Amino acid sequence: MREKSTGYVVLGILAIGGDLSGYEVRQWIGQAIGFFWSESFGQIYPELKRLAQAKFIRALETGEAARGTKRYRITPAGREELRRWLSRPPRAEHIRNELLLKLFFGAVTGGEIARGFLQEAVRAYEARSKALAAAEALIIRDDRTSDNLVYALMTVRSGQLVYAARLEWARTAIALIDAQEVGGNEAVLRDFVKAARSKSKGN
Amino acid sequence: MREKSTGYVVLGILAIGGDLSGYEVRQWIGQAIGFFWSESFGQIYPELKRLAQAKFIRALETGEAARGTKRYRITPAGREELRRWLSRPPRAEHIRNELLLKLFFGAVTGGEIARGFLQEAVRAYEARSKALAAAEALIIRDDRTSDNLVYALMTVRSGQLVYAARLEWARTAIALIDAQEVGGNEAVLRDFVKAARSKSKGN
DNA sequence: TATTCCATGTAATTCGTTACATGATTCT
DNA sequence: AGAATCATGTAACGAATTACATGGAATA
Repeated sequence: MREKSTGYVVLGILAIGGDLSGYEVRQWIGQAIGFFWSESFGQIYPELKRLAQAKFIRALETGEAARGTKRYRITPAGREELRRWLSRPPRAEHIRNELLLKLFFGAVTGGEIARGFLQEAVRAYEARSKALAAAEALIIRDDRTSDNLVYALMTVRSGQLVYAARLEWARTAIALIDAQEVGGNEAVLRDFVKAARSKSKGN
Repeated sequence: MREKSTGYVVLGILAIGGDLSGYEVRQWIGQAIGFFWSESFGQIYPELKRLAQAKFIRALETGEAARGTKRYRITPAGREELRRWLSRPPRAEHIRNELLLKLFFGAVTGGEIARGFLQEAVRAYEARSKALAAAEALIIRDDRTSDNLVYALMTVRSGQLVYAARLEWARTAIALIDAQEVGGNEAVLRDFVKAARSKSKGN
């Protein structure tokens, strides 16, 4: 949380997305990297102002643009600044998964609640997987000749693999709760080991 | 980011971990849920004070404790408050993965840098996987008869599956960069589709 | 004796969301 | 005419990290 990444994200989007307004930057973030990054308007607009002041981006003439739209373009200095930041190793993510947290304390509330959370998670993960498949198709269609192709593909692939894993996990977790209610801890341990074995055989 | 979760985490740890000091709460968090949750001292200590004031926990006599250690115990009211929070659906995590972000803009810096990040990620994921296997062994050894067994097992399993997926992904991502440098975008697309096919066949 | 680990706490700062405020344009 | 979407911005608040400050106990 130390160094503010928002500015660099904006810079990066302008570097690969061309001339964009704050609103469009936000849309880009949601569509292209939304499954692993989010930004709110409350930060994008002040950041655009700051970046313009630092000469890392410059506002284009509003002549062509419709409505009040203000578009920005990255400057060579901005590109250099972006490159510097991108070259530094990424900081470890500070993960905070509230679903896992509430499940971890599941014994306090019981299997009913936990099962409900997991079923909802299954739905969310399925939707996410579908969205990622669609995103992949768009990349393959639109970025065939782009320098960015490899990187766009590898990031969606990351999401696909992770969400597939989560989906599989959520289903086995529901089964584990069922097992516990029917056969107690012994059944849980039996099922747990069995699932692990079939997993490693499948690979 | 709306409702403060720190207090509930502390409450939860005290509910399943017994009487603990702030320092010990932090240790518990690191060991038991560290792979999906983190808290800093700067928040735990003020939170303990606040929870004690609200009568959700109470400080034990320091007589038995060594050094300046101050231990706390959850009260029935605290347990009720915890249960209420746990029953509410978990909020969607606001994900921010700096590795994926920097990889996504990889074309700006080139394959050298991206490969380095991925190799480092492979190391980190391998270490994480090892740690999770050890954590699982401890749970099976120590929580055999605990109400919490199912929930402790399913959360580590989540970590194991996700990190296994990330590990596999990081390796194929490195291969994808290699493919691009040798055979350009056509090679990338070929490899990408091939990897996806062998994946779905394996399952 | 020096270093590491245990242990508690406060203050400053940054970060980020949410809510608020405003208005144009397009679609139904 | 009304709703939805496009579009920009500010202000207030809350949350979380980091740095700072302090000191006892154990170990090498």
